[in-house]
Amino acid sequence: MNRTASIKDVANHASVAVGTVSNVLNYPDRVSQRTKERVLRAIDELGFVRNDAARQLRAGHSRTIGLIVLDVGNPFFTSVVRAAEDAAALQGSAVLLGDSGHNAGREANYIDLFQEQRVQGLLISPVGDVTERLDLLRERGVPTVLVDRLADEEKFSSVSVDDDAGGYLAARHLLDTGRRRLAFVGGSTTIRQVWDRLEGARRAVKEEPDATLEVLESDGMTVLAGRSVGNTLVERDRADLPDGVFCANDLLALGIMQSLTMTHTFRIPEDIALIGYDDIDFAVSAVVPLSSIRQPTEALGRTAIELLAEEVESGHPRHRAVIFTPELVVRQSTGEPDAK
Amino acid sequence: MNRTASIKDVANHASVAVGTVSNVLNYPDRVSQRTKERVLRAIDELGFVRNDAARQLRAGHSRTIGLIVLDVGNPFFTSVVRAAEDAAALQGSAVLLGDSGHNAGREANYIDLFQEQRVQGLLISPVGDVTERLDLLRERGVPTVLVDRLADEEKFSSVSVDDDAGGYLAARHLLDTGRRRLAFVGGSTTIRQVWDRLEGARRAVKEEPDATLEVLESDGMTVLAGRSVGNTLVERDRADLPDGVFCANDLLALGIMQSLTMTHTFRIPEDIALIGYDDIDFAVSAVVPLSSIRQPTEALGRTAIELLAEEVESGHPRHRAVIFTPELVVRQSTGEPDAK
DNA sequence: GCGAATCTTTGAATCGTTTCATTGTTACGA
DNA sequence: TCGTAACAATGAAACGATTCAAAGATTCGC
Repeated sequence: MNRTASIKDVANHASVAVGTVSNVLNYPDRVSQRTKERVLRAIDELGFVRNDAARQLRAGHSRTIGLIVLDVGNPFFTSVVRAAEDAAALQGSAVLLGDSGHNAGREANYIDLFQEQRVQGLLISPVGDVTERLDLLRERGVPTVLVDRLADEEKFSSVSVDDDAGGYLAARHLLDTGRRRLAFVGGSTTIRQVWDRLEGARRAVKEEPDATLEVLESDGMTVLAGRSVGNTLVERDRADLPDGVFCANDLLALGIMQSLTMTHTFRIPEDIALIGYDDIDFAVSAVVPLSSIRQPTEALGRTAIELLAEEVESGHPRHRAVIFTPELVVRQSTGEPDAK
Repeated sequence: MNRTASIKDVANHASVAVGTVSNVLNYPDRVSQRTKERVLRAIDELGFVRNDAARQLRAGHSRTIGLIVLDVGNPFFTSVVRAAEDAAALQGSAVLLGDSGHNAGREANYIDLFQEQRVQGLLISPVGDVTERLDLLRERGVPTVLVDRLADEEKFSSVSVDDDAGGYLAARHLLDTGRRRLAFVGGSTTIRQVWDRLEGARRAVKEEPDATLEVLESDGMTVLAGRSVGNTLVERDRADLPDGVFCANDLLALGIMQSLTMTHTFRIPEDIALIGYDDIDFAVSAVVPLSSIRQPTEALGRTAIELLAEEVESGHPRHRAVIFTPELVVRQSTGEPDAK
């Protein structure tokens, strides 16, 4: 055997017309029991597998959805991807996954590839601004949903998470557990997410007249950056020390935790409460389990698929922007300070 | 505009034959400058995008390669995927990624899907044993390369990493830096990888007449499992303590490090040297930067694509099993013990 | 036993590309 | 000026599935 069998081969082998084979595959009820069995046997004997390209050509569209993320290695996206795949599977579609790696060139390649594949639609968490290429897509009628990025509802549907609300949630939690001298640690506040989280925190702090918020810029958002911030804290006078620290992500928080626990100068959470953002796997297994803000990644992925389906089915591009609120996860690192 | 333009529309718009448009796309040299410009303008004006389904139907095969991994969230696979994508892009193919999540059902779905897509070939890190379905694939002539799993060369090509060598490397390093009472920490040794790493370690220890190797089973391979192993170590008499601990993965090692640094009873690396496996991102930013064994994931992904290309091009299924040797990464957690 | 209604099966047309034998055009040397 | 070689452009056929109008078979009531 050299070539893979076609529907025609199956038809010959079972002595029926090609239309009948197609019916067995797509509308089994239209076919009599006898012929159905004969055809199925032929399919089995020849090892026939449908050629999706031919199907798709006839149908005019594919059964796949394109998904382009900034970084598959990032647990946030990994989780979104998984949820999207599951949701797509439920409606009989498959997901083609592309990883742009924050690189506009790779992103463009995937967009082109997916267009050639005639995907039903595209989910994308775009590199930088919404580009010309994306606008082109829209004009060409490829339904597109932006992921983790709020979009002009005139142009795109989108799913995103309210970072301001997340920042509020974190700061409010520190305040609610009695802390008053808060600090925010983040990389450059020119990153929109960081800025929004800080704004949310500021909003919460304003609600308490006796509370203050200090901003500590870090050099990046890594564990090591966190550690060096932590080291400057350790040097301070106790009176000058914040009693609640909110980090723009968990890595920073873990770094700070390292320097505090290494030196044994201050205790977590008694002297300093610590809360991060993202709730990565490591948060729960830190030396002191880390409180964090969890983003509803599964809901993001699932909803993105649903919004896409809406657009595909309606045909009329009525866009929606769905914004999710993140969730507070309390662990030991922000335990009650009076539980000393 | 409702329908996307076809090559025929372009031909009309540019007043040429469809064959000419095709030539512009595929063999630009065969077309005169004048017509080429006219056609390209038409393509631009109509927003024409090739229909890959039709191409593929005509060509008989696609330009995509299927890749099924056990877990996209696992940094090991993430890295393999990235390398495979890059290598595939170099030869003009795209990678369709599937995540089986260690689930045989999902794996089967992806195998079927990819067959319908007529992928050029399949890279797969299979769930459990090499299944019937995989054998079927082979019989149907779909070139297949197993990833991270040694295969019978009669049947499949494969790329894998020599875990025995990795275990040897780790133990040898501990011995070379003067440790003599080694311990191996791993989850169930029924996992092949764990068993091989242990065997490699045993081989190294046998080379030193005065060295011993103790095996500590952990309940899983997580940070928390490591911490509970660490806690039992802390309880021991100093005389009874291993002076070099080799963990079957980095998570275990980080857990042990946590319990040792929390109690401050023993110092790393002076009292106990610690080495992990996988060299995850967190290894470098641990409280004491963790020595580890790094697996050549990029090489795995790249080579898998190359082996596949070999099979596709030759047509003759001559299989090869490529085995990589992992690499020792020395950090502070195994620093010289005499550097006290 | 007959006609109508229902159920099965048929096969040509179609989707959009690539291929390739054929036809048309141009350039050049004799 | 003519013949030929090199170059350009043409358009029908093919890929493999689905669709659908039409033909053929079966069932049923009377």
